[in-house]
Amino acid sequence: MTTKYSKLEQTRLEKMEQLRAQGIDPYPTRAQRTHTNLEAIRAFETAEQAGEQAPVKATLVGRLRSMRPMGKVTFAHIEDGSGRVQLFLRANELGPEKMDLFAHLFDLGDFVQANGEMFRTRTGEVTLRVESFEMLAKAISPLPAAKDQVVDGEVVQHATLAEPELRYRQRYADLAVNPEVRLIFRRRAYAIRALRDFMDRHDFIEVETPVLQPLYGGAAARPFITHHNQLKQDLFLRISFELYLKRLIVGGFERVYEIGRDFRNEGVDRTHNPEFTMLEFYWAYADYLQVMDFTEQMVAFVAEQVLGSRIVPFQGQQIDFNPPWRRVQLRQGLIDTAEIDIEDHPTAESMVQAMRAIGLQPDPKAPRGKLIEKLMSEVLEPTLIQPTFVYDYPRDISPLAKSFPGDPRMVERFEGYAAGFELCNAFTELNDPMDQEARFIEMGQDYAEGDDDRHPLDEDYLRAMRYGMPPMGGFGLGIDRLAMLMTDNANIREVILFPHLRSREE
RNA sequence: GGGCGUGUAGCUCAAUGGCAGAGCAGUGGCCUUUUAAGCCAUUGGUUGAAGGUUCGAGUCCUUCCACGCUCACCA
Repeated sequence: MTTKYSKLEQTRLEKMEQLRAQGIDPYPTRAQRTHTNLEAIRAFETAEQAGEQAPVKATLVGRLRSMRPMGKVTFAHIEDGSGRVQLFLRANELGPEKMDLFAHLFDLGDFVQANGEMFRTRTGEVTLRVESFEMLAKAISPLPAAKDQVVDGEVVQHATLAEPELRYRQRYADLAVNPEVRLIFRRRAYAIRALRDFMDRHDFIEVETPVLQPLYGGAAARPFITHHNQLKQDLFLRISFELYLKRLIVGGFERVYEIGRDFRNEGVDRTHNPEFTMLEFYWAYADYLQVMDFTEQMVAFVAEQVLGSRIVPFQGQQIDFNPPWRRVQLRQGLIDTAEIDIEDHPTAESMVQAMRAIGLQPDPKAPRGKLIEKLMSEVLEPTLIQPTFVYDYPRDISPLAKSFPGDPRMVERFEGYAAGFELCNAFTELNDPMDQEARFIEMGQDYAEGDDDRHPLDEDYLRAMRYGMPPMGGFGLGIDRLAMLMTDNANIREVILFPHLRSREE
């Protein structure tokens, strides 16, 4: 493919040739730097406050983000990872040739290096008085931002890259011109670090289990299928970590967790990306109530680490993650919001009628558990703005969760909600191999031929369980959704660096 | 998959079916403390793609592509 250059790009290519003609390498191999931009400004301010006479000398680097040539004087801003600093170039120091070079062959977006002394301009901005400068990397394509300025240390953009498609497809450009996007991903990183911290402090060991699996399981989702050529074997990308992590508890680890990627071959919308990041943990000798307490502490800790507060602003609301969270039994929650008592509707037929009576359009062929789930997501879920645990679920939608002592129709399970969407899912884990085998078989019947959510029976998992699996609590949390909460974004794509988009012919 | 909407210069956006424009960016020039610098001049378009209606289409119609919102789907 031959690259088609725009007029603007052709101009820059010509400038690059002129640089070469002057013996200037537009892409030198090495850079020098004595301070980050922020460090240089701090160093100057410290010296200034101490009344030191010796000048603060600095060699700084960064991308050219603004230029104001004024004849014999030029002001510019460069930006590095720490922020921006203003450059001041004057013919007195540099001579007319260098001034000309900078004004005509350097462009916005170029990476440059500049050396000089720090000083304060008449308007009070700490600035580098440039004694020499170098090209570090010529930018051929102009960044998609027309102009911006710094006011009181804040970058004000007068025309910014806004088109979502371009922002996601060219995330590098989005990050380069939109500092608030960089902040989103810093916060995401802090959140993940806080989660690791929290797990490590509670003596959990971080492990890694297979992404490529001969069988998939642990969640109800369609998998991606791939193939190993040399082994002539079809493999699945994992849809959860659950079955492998619980094998590790059989092996004698008491507390394990994994942070990694799951892949689900399903619809894409503002809370679903085909690949997404999960935290799962398994905790021997604990139950779902202990996990509930632990979850509140964990999320509160993350909010505090990321935002310095347990009260999180989200889409105009204040979400208060201070423990304890509200706790609502699923049955009671549905009585309160839908005025349907699921105990009154022991069959799928009865559930369908009850749901129709309140104006829903349930799938008449769905099993009872799926209907209850549908009812919940339609009626209860949208009301769960403040953090809430919904607990005690019907057994038939929770094939890996342990039944209630004395009530085999219900299981010890909870889901955590906030801002109207599901954040996490946990249960007391089923550890009875005979019951588990029965559930797998049951599930195979419920999800009859043609149902994409039907799952293969994992014999090896049952074998592991037959060696003896201690009682335990298990937990899964969608880290992308947590990142949405921590960054006040209603769309999952805003918190994934390279979200999946349909491919496009260029 | 359905519905609604969007797609025009590098970016942000205008344009009743009647000459495709503005601001910024770019280019040339003036300007020795500016910060959306200012002033003068100036370049820049396959209007997402392909068809159609019309004397004439950015605008109306059809199909397609991509994106957004929404519904459906989504233990």
